Amino acid sequence: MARPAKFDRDKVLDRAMQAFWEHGYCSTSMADLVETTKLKPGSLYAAFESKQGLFLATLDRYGADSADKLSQYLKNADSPLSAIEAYFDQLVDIIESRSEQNSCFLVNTVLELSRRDVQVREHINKHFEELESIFLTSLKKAQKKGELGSDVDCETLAAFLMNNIWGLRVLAGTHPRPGRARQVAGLVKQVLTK
Amino acid sequence: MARPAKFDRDKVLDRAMQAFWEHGYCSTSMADLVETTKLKPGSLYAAFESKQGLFLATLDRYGADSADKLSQYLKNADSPLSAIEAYFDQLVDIIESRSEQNSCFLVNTVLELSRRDVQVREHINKHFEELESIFLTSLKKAQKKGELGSDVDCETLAAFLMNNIWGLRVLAGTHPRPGRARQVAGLVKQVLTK
DNA sequence: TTAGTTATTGAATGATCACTCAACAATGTT
DNA sequence: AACATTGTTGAGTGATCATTCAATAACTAA
Repeated sequence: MARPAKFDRDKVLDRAMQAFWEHGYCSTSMADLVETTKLKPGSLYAAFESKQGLFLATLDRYGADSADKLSQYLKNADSPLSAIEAYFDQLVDIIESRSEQNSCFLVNTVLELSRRDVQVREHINKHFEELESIFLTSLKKAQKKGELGSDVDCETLAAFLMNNIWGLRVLAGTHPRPGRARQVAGLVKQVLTK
Repeated sequence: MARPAKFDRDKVLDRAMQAFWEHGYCSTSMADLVETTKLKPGSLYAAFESKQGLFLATLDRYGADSADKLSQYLKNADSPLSAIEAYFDQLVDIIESRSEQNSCFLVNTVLELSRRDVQVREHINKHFEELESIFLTSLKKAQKKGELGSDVDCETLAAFLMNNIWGLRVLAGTHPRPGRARQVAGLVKQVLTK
């Protein structure tokens, strides 16, 4: 055997994720990452291969976390539809709170890198598909319970929900006037339940 | 008087815009810009002050172009509502064509820089507000003509349209399966005309 | 022609970039 | 205690970054 690693991999990933999330891939330097993770360059490279490798690892961590949170929101809800509404409500709360961290790491990354980097795109798309399939499951459940008409196309509706979440994440980046995110989400919920 | 500038400012702006649009702000180096604009560093700095100054100039050019195009689409339409539908149709065509340039320079920039840079944010928001107000004018016209119920809140509807355009631009970055953009836009149009 | 003004040129600047590596430290095995 | 293996350290690498500037060129006004 050999010397065991001293650092906590999850804690390092969290700190690196925070940095990438806040500043983006290009604007986060290895020097920044060395500072926030408290690991020296050598250890960072030994553990994650490259800046890109570390980045992909943080992307996957964020994606898994997001899917977990969404699942928690939607599973075992008596009314699948109002659970989805509740999810949008808390998303709106985050955006309206104007906190520093109201963006989505995945959406940010799509537009910074996915358009040009195949590897990043594959990781991102996997996570988006997972989130969408969680919505889809709830929508189908809602349809079975009669909350949704049998004429409704759940796949299209799930894609529509994702589209508006993405839109709201872009909106957050514009620092919109108070109430606007709620206004938009209200109309989305109306489409869902009308 | 003195020596007149030899280069065509608009052509230089167009080429720089192309570079920033395709690669983003951070990933476009001054060396790249020197190559694409055919201007030497000194001339570039004399004309635009800094990389950031050149960037803001290209942003404004793109924003003005976008507003012009949208205006052309919507003005003098017999049916304001179907003109908006037609605008979404051509947006879908661009995205489904999978061309290299199916992203929106403004949306890309919101997520790369607007969250952190006040100056960029102000420029972007100005252009978004202009686009939204063009939609709003058409929606109000539609309401006057009876295409839209008098109970509809045009402001909310305009914000909703912007939200879904942003969503579609994010979608484009994921390289979605054929037909998906049209599917989402179809539901948006349904909301508009239901 | 000459003087005054501004545009163009491109090599050079110091800073920062992602990344490497040789020396050393800490562990389990024998 | 000696060895093999792997983690840690941090100064150092060449490349590239945005930016500058002194020299030169091209124009107008007088």
